[in-house]
This record gives sequence, structure tokens and C-alpha cells, in this order.
Amino acid sequence: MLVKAPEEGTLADVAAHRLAQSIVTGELAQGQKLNEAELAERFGMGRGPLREALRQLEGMRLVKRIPNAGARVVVLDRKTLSDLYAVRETLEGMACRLAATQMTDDEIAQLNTLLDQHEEQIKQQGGKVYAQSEGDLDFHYQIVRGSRNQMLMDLLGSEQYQLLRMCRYRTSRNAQRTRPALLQHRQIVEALAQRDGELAEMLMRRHIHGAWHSISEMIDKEEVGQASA
Amino acid sequence: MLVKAPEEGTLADVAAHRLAQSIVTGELAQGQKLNEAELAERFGMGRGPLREALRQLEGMRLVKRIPNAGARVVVLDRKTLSDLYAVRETLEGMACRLAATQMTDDEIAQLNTLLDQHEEQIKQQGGKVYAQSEGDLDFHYQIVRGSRNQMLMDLLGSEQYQLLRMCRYRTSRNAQRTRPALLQHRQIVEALAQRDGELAEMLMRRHIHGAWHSISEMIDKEEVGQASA
DNA sequence: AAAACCTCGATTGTCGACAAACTGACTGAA
DNA sequence: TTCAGTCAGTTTGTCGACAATCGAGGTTTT
Repeated sequence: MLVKAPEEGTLADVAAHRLAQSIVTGELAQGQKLNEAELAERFGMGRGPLREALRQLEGMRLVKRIPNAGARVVVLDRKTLSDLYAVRETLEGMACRLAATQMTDDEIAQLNTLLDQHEEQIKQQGGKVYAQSEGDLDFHYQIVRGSRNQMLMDLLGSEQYQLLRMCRYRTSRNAQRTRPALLQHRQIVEALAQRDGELAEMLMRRHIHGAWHSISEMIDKEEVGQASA
Repeated sequence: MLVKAPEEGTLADVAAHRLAQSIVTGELAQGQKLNEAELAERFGMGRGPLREALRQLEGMRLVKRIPNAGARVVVLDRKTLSDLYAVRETLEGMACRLAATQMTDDEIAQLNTLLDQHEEQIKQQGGKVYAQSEGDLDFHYQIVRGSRNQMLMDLLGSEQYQLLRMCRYRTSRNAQRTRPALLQHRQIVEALAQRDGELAEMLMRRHIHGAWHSISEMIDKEEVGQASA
């Protein structure tokens, strides 16, 4: 399961989850004002839990809150994404290096199985790229988990993860990078299987750097993410 | 100013700030249960704002919340600290590399001025190490700011920063590392002044690695942070 | 005596209403 | 015309009370 349990305990948690989903998918546009009363009404709850959810979303950097002026959906401008990918390149590289020594043979084998599924999906339909896109994040997260570093899992899992998904939803339309990406994934798993941490780190860094290059070009062409819905 | 404005706009924000301070200084022990009604009473506010503050603290990883069972102060065990320092080594190394090309000459000069102040503090009193300890964090944060990467500033500034302070409060008692630390700081600034990003990164990583080594030994000797107040 | 169950107290979760702050428009004067 | 001031309307911030849930302790049963 990629996203956490849809229905958790408290209303604030389910509100946070639903809001996150709406923001990531673009249903709530970037920079959009978030009206507490309206959202509470929509979710069928009071404003209390909703306010708590907003505080939580703020911690995930999905919304920006200004005292006495409400909350707005975060705006992913070029600089923000550039910074995000730079940090991600470093952190996921680190995760890869650790994973090379920490993952079990079984887990690495499962990674290959996961990539087999991706390959199958790509063969079946080049159009529905999004599924692969989410799967891609899944691949990355499996490696992060393999690092056995809880802080890394928190950072890349809970927080940046959502921003990444948000970015993906806007850039997943170009499919031309899925095949080379799959190849790079294979190479990374191969390095992990050989327990070559340095190589795995380098390959992962290159992989993410390439992804940013590709997305950067898209942003240049059509201001993706600025004017939506 | 190291800590943000003590009195901010909403009650939830000031509650979050005061709670963070109490947790960092150990006034609230690790693993301690946080009773909403009691804290609200102590801060002279309703439970609403306090609950929002707890949600915010959860985002900063200072408390852990369990649905229907309340919030507890996070426990910094050995593994957690180890993971934290590993991530910090990577991220601050990255910050240093970027800062070497991004900081202005003026900013680098100010870093040296800051170190002069530290040196003065150390000469005057070897006992009151804490001030230097906080100043140390200030030094690190100035470099992070110099990276011009907002995500990096958020990660190392708002969140890990608090955990670091928390750790420091428990380990600042041994002063023997302040002098070599100061020397290492000087070397880092020197590398920055020469615009040698790779060297600056390496020195910073070594510096943080050493800090962890020192703290790790302390944990081995006396279980620091486990049994307090 | 040990284990399961039940009851009660305490704590968390939630709601509705009130107070404070901001937004925007309207009015009037320079 | 333009700018400052004022004034409603809207939205956020806060509180107190009520409902739901959990944990502890005692009681009953095997």
C-alpha cells in the first residue's frame, strides 16, 4: 500500500489524508486558499479537527499557514522543485549506499520482482504512465526502507514523498523517460545485489539528477504547475 | 536570534514554542506523557490551541502521538541519534558544498567573526559550555543558510535543529571537545573562503562524524538521555 | 490461583458558539 | 483623481461542554 490507511482513527487524521490527496492530485490548485468552514462542511466534520489537519499538513510542507490569514496550498515553483530534487539526490544516494549493506537478499530479489511488474505495465500500455509513476516512487521508497535509517524513512517517506507525488502528477504526462528510468532502476538493483554501495549511490544520484533535468526542461517549455485547473 | 520570536501570533504557536523549549531543555522528560488538560491549564489557554500545538510538535518529531492515547515526548535512544547524525552528516556536508559557491565574501567574513566570539567565550570560561554549544548550532545554521537551499534550511533548521538541541542539552557537559571543534570550524571557513566546496564538504562531514563519535562514547559510559530528571 | 470480564474514572476527540482579526468597499476630503 | 479613514461582512482564533474511548482496578468464574 502506497498511501497510508485511508480511514484512520481521528477525524483530523482522515481530514489530513483526504486533503493531502486533493492537494497532490491538483484537485486543490497550488496557492489556493483553504477555507476552514467550507472544508469542514465538505468533510462533514467540525472546524476543530480540520484545523488540526491543517497544522499537520503544514508539517508536511503541503500547505503554508499565515496567522490570522488562513492556509494556502503550497506553490511548487522552479526554485522549490530544484531545491527538492537536490536534497533528494543527496538523501536517496545516501539511502542507496546504506541499503547496499543493509538489505537482505530477499528484499533485493523483491525489488527485481517489482521492476518486472513495472516492465509489464509499460509493455501493456504506454499511455497510462501514472501507474508506473507511483510505482516508481514505490521502488524508491523500498530502497529507502532498506537503508534501515528511520530518520531517512521519515524524511523521504512522509514529507518529501508527498511533494514528489504532487510534482509527478503534473509531469507524468511525458512518457518518454519511463524506459530509460526502468533501465537505471535495474542497474541500481544490480549494484545493490553486488553489495556495491558506492556504485549504487552514484547510479541513484545520476538517476535523480536525470529526472530533474527532464522535469526542468518541461517546466521551461510549458510553465507546468503554475497555471492549472 | 536562535530561537524564533517567543511570542508569536496565535496561542497554538506560542504553546508549540514553549513546549518545544521545555522538551529540549529536558524540563519535560523523554517519554513523558503529555496531558492536554494539564498543559492547557499551565499555559492558561484552552485545549484547542494546545492540541494544535501538539500536532505541530509531532511534525517536528519532538512528540509522538497515538490516537486515543495522547502524546508523549519523543525518546532519543541510541539508534535514533545514530540515524540523526548520519543524516545530518550527509545534509550538512551538502550544505557546505553549496555554501562554498553561494555565500558572499561578507557572509564568510561574518562566520570568522562568529568564531572569534566563540573563542573568546571559551577563553573566558571553560565551564559554561552550553553557550558555545548553542553558538555551535548557530555556526552550522549560518552555513546551511549560505547554501541558499530553502528545503535544506527547513530540514536542518526547523526540525532536526530541535532534536539536535535536545541532544546537546544532555551531552553538553563534557567540554573537552569544544577546542578541537573550534579548530575544525576554522578549517571549514577557510575552505569556504577558498571556494573549495569538496574540501568544505569533507571537513564538515568529518566534523560531524567526530561529534557523533564523541557523543556515542558518552552514551556508552553513562546512559545519557535515558534516565533524566 | 490465574484468567477473563465488567465497571468506573480519567483522558481524548468533537462540536457549536462567541470573540478577535482581517478584507474589501464605500465615503469623504485634499 | 487619489488617498486616508471608516465600517460592515467574512474568516480565523478561542473557549466551554458533551460524547467516545481507553486504562485500571476489582470482581467473578474456571
